[in-house]
Amino acid sequence: MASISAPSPSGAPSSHVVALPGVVTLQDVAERARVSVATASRVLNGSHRTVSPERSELVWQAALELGYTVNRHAQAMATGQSNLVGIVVKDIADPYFSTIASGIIASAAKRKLLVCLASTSSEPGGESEYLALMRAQRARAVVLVGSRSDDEELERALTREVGVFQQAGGRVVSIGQPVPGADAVVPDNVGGADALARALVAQGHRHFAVLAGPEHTQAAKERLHGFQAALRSCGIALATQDAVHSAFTRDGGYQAMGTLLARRKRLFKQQTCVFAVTDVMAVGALARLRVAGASVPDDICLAGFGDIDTLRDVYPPLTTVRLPLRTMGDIGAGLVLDERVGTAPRIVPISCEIQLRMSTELRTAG
Amino acid sequence: MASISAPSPSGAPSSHVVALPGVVTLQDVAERARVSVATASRVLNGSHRTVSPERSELVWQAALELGYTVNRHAQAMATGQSNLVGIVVKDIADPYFSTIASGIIASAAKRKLLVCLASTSSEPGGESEYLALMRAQRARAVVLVGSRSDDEELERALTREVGVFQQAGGRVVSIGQPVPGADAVVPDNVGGADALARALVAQGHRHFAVLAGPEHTQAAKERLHGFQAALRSCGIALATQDAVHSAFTRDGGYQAMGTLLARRKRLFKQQTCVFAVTDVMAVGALARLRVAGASVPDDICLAGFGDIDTLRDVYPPLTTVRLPLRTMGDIGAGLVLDERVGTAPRIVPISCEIQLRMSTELRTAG
DNA sequence: GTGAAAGCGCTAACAT
DNA sequence: ATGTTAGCGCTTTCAC
Repeated sequence: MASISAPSPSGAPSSHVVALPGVVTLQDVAERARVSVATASRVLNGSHRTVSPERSELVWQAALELGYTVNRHAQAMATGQSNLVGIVVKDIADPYFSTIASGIIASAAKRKLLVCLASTSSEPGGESEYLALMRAQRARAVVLVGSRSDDEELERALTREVGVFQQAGGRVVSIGQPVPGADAVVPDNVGGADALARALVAQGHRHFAVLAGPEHTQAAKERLHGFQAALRSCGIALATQDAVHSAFTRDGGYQAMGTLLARRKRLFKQQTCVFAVTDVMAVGALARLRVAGASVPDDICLAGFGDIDTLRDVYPPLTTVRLPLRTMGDIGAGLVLDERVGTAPRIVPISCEIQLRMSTELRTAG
Repeated sequence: MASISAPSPSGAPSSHVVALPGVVTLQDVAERARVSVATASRVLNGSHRTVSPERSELVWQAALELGYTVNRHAQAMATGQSNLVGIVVKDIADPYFSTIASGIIASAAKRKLLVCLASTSSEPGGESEYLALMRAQRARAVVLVGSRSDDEELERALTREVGVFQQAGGRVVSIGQPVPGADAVVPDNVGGADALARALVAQGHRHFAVLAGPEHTQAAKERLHGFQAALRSCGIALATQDAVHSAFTRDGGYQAMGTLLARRKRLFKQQTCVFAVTDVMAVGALARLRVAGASVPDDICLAGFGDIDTLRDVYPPLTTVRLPLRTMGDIGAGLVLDERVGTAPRIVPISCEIQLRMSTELRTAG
């Protein structure tokens, strides 16, 4: 076993930067092994070994004894490349994002890369800011997770920042909503919502309402519009007052459901089917309905979007649109971490799968 | 507005490292502003400005026009310090960890630090490995989240690795289970489980079982023992067969509950109260009970530990031991990111709060 | 107030 | 196969 011994303080390098006692450099190792730094570098960190077994052994020995650890910053400087990859999510505590993140992180770990994570609290322009940070870190790639607001100014700024990042040699992928010029993993929000609507109509549902999420967020808009369009093509209209906007959160769902209940007292007897554009919101809505004394699905039906694992055990089980969240993270990471073949941005569409469960079962007496 | 213009390719530095077109260095800025790099550095990144306003303005102008971004690696090399902080969790997709992580991340963001996150998949020795990685990155600090296995060899290795990291100038804090020599944020697992047991007994419960989590994980052991000891002091014994071990996951809870049901058919009529040492496990148990056709709380009662936000809407609402997860992350980050006063490791105990909810309500006919 | 210059620790020509 | 050496981009002493 290696015994870690700090280098003697007397041997401190003569520099304005005070070298911490205990930080061993390649130089130290080379000296101890009586070889050049180049050789030491080749043995310890170099890819192609063209070093004799004996010397190699000597170097390893010295490194172990001294407790050497490479300085990644020095390495990054010398090679012009780092082993960092960035992830930006809206809120890491939201299971939707943490599931996607887990896919990305696993993917990066497999490639021995270090992951930097930012949680923007949905702060607009957060991704641009982080992109700049990661550019300063010379990150290999960054993954932008989540749909953004439709503010044109912000979008322009982001597109530009992405361009600058790429210009500097980095790669960018977005998961959820494409950014011009970058790779993307894009769930079929419109198609999923469309299919959900048709499935519900096929089950016999005729009365609908939507907890539509933030008014200016792309994904929310797509899901609402897909749902609405499908209903329309089935001859069912969705009144404006039947789509309530709110935050993409549990509390957002709770509040929006409250608004809906207040607006439409007749929700109950019609056994209206409420589509929450997010599972997390659906759970909030469920809580609100419980407070109102409404039974799901007997009084009101409820569907979500995402099929989030952590929420798979709520009761009643939620009808929803399944998204392979972890896989999406995986794919996104692969897009920017694997050797690049072409040059044009690649878009990977993700299709959805309808999961009909108890939360939308119609009363047989319906 | 600044227009980002790439430096002319002809001006490429003569080095073996091919400078990407589009990466602007401090040198470039200095030249454009007709000042020395020293001055440019002082203006752009230096702390004490001792630069005349005119020159300062010139430098900013040049930096903006060129689209300059500092190279953090170079900065780290020159100063011997980086702006990185590491976090290690078992599984970022687990809401327990993602909630704690969100606290840490917010805390770090407030201090303009970059967060690197690793998810070890509960792989033993994962924290040691990551600590070494972060040492190579010259990270300021790392936060170790989650309780570990009781493997002595692994613990020794971790303790040593923590020492080496600190020796190199880094700071370490653990959240969940202390590491010798490092700061720690430690929830009162024993006290929480004890209080829970007493509260349940006070409610009238007499028959208990425990979904005890992984046999060799510290937190699981503490919760089991705290619960068991409290029961004992109330004159209630917990048979060995009434504590079932399993993974700390939803599926672990599901399986363990299945085992318990198979072992003890009489669970139902006694209205046994089952304590799952984790909320996530409790939810798995809930699912298993539903499959078995058992009603909670009418047939069997159920309690968890953690009071995880994402699970606050399961039905019936879970009796549990509340832990201020996000705050714990906050505190942990503060411990290692704020200016240090003393030198001895600081332990911050976190007390728990019992939340009695519907899942443990006794039949009135009890 | 400003600039010249010496590194930080490492890698990669290039020479031997 | 091994060593010598010139940087990577930045900060900071030290002299002016």
